[in-house]
This record gives sequence, C-alpha cells and structure tokens, in this order.
Amino acid sequence: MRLSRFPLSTTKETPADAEIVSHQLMLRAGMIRKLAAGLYTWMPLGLRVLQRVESIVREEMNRSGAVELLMPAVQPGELWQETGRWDKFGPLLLRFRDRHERDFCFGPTHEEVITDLIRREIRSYKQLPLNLYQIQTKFRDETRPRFGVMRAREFLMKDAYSFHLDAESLAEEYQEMYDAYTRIFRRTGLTFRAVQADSGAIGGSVSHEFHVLAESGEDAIVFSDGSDYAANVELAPALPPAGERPAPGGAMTTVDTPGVHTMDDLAASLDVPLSRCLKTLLVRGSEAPVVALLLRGDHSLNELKAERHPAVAEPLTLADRDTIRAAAGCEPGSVGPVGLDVPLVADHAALSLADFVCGANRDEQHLRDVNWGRDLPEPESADLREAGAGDPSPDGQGKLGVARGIEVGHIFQLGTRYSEDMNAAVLDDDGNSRFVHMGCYGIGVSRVVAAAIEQNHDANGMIWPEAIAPFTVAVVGINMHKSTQVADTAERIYRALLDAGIDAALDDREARPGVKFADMELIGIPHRIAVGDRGLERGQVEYRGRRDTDSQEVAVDDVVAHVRSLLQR
RNA sequence: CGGGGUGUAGCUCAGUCUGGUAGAGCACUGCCUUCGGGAGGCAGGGGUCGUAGGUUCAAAUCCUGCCACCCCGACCA
Repeated sequence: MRLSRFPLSTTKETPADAEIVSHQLMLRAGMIRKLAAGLYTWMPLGLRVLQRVESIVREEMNRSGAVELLMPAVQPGELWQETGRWDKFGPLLLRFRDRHERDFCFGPTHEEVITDLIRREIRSYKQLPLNLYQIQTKFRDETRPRFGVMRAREFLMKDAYSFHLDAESLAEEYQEMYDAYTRIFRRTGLTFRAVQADSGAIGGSVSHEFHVLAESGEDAIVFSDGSDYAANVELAPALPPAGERPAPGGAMTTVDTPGVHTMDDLAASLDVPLSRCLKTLLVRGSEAPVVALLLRGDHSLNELKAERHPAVAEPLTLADRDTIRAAAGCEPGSVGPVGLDVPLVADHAALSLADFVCGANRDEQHLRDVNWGRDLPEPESADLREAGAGDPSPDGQGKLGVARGIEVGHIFQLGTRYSEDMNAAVLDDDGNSRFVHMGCYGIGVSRVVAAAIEQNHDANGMIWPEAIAPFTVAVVGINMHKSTQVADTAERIYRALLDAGIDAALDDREARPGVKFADMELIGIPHRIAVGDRGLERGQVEYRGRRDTDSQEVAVDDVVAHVRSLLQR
C-alpha cells in the first residue's frame, strides 16, 4: 500500500470523549470513527486489523472442522417467542416491525435462527455431529455502550453452534473448540488465558472464557502458580483456612469508637489488623426480611456466591439505612452479629477468627475480643468471599495469583435447552427421536482489536503483534519527493518486500520525516525501514523494530532478508 | 434506569460568572523559507455558539423545555 493514496488521518490530540487507551489510540490513528453511541465506522486502517483477526479465526475454525455459513442479521420475533427470550431479553434486544406490522429484531446472537435451521435440515444422527459458524455483525442495545469498540452496540462476532446426538459427542467438540480457541489467540500474538466461567444452570465446569490479559480489563481472573487451574474470580471457590481456630483469650469488652464508620477506620483506631475485624453486611433474605453476611475485614464479598446462598434473596440487595436501623438499632458502621436477631451466615475465614473486633449494634461502639460459641452462637458457614492473591488454589496445588482480563471468547455447553424449546430432534440408530445436544462458541472479533491495543501500547502509540498488524513493515522515504535516489530505493525495497510476500506500506507522503515516524509509531507498524540520502551514500538504510530504542544500519541489498529473518522467529 | 458532567470551526479548548460586532492552537487551501523526530512566516477558507422557546434595545452568555454525547452505578452475558 502506498500511503500517499491511503486515507491515513492521525491526530496529536486525544479526543475528549475517549476514556481508555485503546479507544483513544484508535481514534487518534484514524482506525474508527463514531457515528452514534456504540456505532463505529471501521476506517480502512482499522478494517485491515479487523480482517486479519477475522482471517485467523476463520482459518482455525475451518481447521477444527467447523463449517462457515451466513445467517440473516434480522430475525423474526416469533422464533424468539418460541424460546421465551422475546420477553426475557428485554430492551437489550433491538426490535422493530416491517410494513406488515410483523415483529423483528436485529440479532444479538443466533441460537434461535440456527436451531430453526437445524430442525428443518437435520433428520438423522448420521448427519451429526455438525459445527456451523458465521462471522457477522451483531447488535445489542446496551444501556451504556462505552470504551469504543470494546463494548459497542454493533460489533463483529464469530458465533459457532455445534449439534450432537449425545452429551459425550458435545464434550468432544467442546474440547475441539477449546483447542481451536487456544490456537486462535496464540496466533494473534496476544497474552491470554482460558478460565473456568460461570456455567449457570447447567453446572460443572462446562463453560470457559478466554481473556486477553490487560491491566484495564473489566474482569478479574485467578490462576494457580502450581497447576493449570484458572477461573473467573466470580466463580473461584475460596477454601476454608487450614488449622484449628485459636482458643478464646480475654473477655469480650465494649469500646467507644467515635467517628469510626469504615473497616479501615476501625482497624486503625483500635490498632488491630484488618484481618481480625469482622465485617457485617445486611442483605435482603429469601425468607427472613434481613440476613447478615459475615466476612473478615480484609475480604470482600463475592456477589455471585452470596446470591446463590439459599438464605439470600435474589437479586442480591444490600439493606438500606432504614432497614439496618430497624434490624440492628444503629447506623451501618456499627453493625455486628452479637445479639443480632437475624439469620447469620459467616464466611469460612470469618468463622476461624478468635478474639475479633466487630460492631456493637450501638452507634459509635464496637466489641473487642469476641469469640464464636462463647459470646454468640456458632453461625452457619459458607463460602462468601472473593478469592484473592495468595489464597491456596481450589485444586489444592499452588497459590492463586490475580490478573485482569478482557473477555474475548466464550465457549459453552448448552445441552438440549434450545432443542427442547424449539423441537429440534433427530432419529437415533434405534429409530427413536432425540433432542440434539448443542454447544455454542463465541469470539468478539472487534473486541479482540481493542484488547490487543490495551495489552500492547506505549507512549508513542499502538504496538501490533505481527499477525494482526495493519501492515507488517513500513518503508519510510526521507524527503523522497526531493531525492530521486531515495524515491527509487524506497520503491525498490517496497516492491521486493511485496514480492517476498511481506505486507509492506510505502510511506511516500510528502511529509517531514518526524511526521512520518510519529505516524508509523502511532499506528504501531512492527517494523520500519527508513531510507534517506544520508545512509544511501554508504549504501545503507535503517531498520528499527517498534519496540526498539535505536535503529540499526543495514545494507540496502540485505534489508529484505533482514526483515524476513526477523519475521521467521 | 438513577446520579454527575459536557455541548462554541474537522479536533482540543477559551469566551458564559459580570449580556454589547465569534476567538486561540492543531488540521485544511495558496505562496515563500525550511525539511532525518509532529517546522516557521505571510495570506486565506471554515461557525444558524446542540435545539426550541422566553426575558432584553441587545443573548454563546440569563431563564425554561427538549436532544445528543461522556463518566459513575444498577442492569445485561
């Protein structure tokens, strides 16, 4: 590509409405342009990256035996009525009517359409297993689209659906997809992790998310340093502490704690570690109006775990100030379990405390040296807290570390949920009709692009992994409109790179060198060859990798081989 | 949906408090100089100041409604 004929449109200034670095850089580099909230045009530069990701996904899906098709983006509402999701999906589903007043929606996902297709097409177990996928634009009417294409309303998704006679076949295909996803994300050059994810009503570890690791990720994931255990933190169990609870020491006493309303205040004012304070959270109960959840002061509540506890009402609702005063007789900062007449559920770690500090259920007072069994009854125990760094791994091997990730892929065993609702069945070898088992497998293709930037950038801009870079090499002509020597050499190198099968850009714009360098760094081209009169006098050009701090001189005739050797690494 | 914020040139923003002829930088066009790390000079084009109404001799500025966008949260997978 000759950049003189390519609509590159970079800016020095960061657009005011972009919050995260990938969004800022994509706008500054001219990769995307906003049309409306959550709707973006992919400019030629951005589209090149998007298509590279798309190609990798397509190649590996095909390699895995999945077969590509393309379904309509617009879907009839009646299909969604069949599965009950017309109502359940709520405003996330963009609905509209055609001229005959029939209901339609713009597809946010395609389980209904593909299941409808399969029930018409597939009659026999001999036609199974089958895995069909598409790469297509989806629309989800998010209440708050944000972060550019990271969470857009319209986005590009690869969605695959597999169909099987039984659960065993589904499990095999699931593993096939797990392996394919691993190859896909490995090929993009990104650092990623597959983690166990919330599997909803189905149970077992039959759902995995694939996360690109990045500090700015919205999800926390935990992983063991002693095994391959990795999970979304919302799912990771926190093991009960090993060892016996220490014996009680001195008698319980009441202390005045004026102005103390937070756990940090409490630990500081009484000079006890946070880990020996007890946090009491009042939430709405499923039977009792209020239930107290007890946690160690340094632990935080895992909302998913709390919500799944039978005593807790769904959805999880923290008690408001009035409810707290009615139940405990004090302000939120002084609530404690001693003498509190509501059901108590204690996290395992909280239950192994001795001589702890907690609220006294009187304003501005707390209790010291409180002990389970002695000063109050032993409460029910449960796993309520968020697992954290340093915790033992749930599989018993190693300790947990915590990282942040961006969810770019999700694979799931659906079972017969949709096939039953929509009556998608085949005949087995005994002639019996059986509902097909289904799996679904998604990749947020456009989100991968943003995630790649979140993970790979510096003060000068983006740093693309070679596999998804918009161009692999930039040939920058220094003042090439003034020097035929430079123009000819740059042109020759550019053509030689193309002939070698390397995706090169020739920066033949009539711009100053500093502008060109800055642009090539902003748009993150992995390799750069600068051609200028100064070096050509000695038969040399300059090579510089995007992460390098210095350039190196390479003979004009060797530069293509030089780049090629770097690419083969 | 709740809370907060912002709407002035393509972009980043000043001007609004205290009403009185629409501004700067970047970008863009032309000319000159310069040109191996986001050049300088001169000249120029570009605005119904988000929108509708109101107050006023006079509104970007004050008042009211509406719209759009952004942030936090809840929601969603």
